[in-house]
Amino acid sequence: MKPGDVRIKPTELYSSLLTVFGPQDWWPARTGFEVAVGAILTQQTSWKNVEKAIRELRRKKLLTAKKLAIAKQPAIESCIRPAGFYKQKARRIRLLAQEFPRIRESAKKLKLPELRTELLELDGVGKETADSVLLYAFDFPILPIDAYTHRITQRIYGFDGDYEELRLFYESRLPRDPSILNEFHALLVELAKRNCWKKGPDCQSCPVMGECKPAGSKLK
DNA sequence: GGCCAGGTGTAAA
DNA sequence: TTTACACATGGC
Repeated sequence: MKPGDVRIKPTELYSSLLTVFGPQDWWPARTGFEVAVGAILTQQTSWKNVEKAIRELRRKKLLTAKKLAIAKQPAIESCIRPAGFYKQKARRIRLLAQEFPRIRESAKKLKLPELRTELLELDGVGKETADSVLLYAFDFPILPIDAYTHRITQRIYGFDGDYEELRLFYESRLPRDPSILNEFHALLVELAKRNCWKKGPDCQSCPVMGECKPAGSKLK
């Protein structure tokens, strides 16, 4: 099966998931800056542990770009320890906080590709993180591709590709509408969390089980 | 006790 | 261009 050889269309997948799961109301953050911090924290880390880190940053009144930009490294580290890689992430969050005012201004002036380039220049901001910030903090029409999306794509469409291949595959088949892409990504995560690639072929809860390949396909 | 989680940067093959 | 590895805690 090739990328063009689609079983259920992404638009139909979107509709089914929205019907079954309902709106996911993402990203769980209060400000654009919090989106960016969460995006760093969630790298290779479960959202449960990110929540603990966010809560602690908030409790210590550190969860603003202004405060984090001048906070002591150990103060940040002690808050975010549950999210893992805490020394690395503390340094990167501090740098992010220092750059965020400039990024916010760029978001008003620049077009998507240019702003994306700026984000990618930040330490610790790779494609997924950059695209999450673009979509969930600044409302640009772009779809972040995470590990879940790779697995679901493998499962439903029977193929996997690199980051840009998957992003273009979905973006070219969905409306160029940030609210749709926002919801779509969130719904994929919800599906992935409940999904059955771990449970085997008997999974009854997955709304698109009939579209899935049998378990055991090579995952990327 | 082992494996993995909404990745990224660096260095070597 | 691809692959390997470090980074680290917490849940199951």
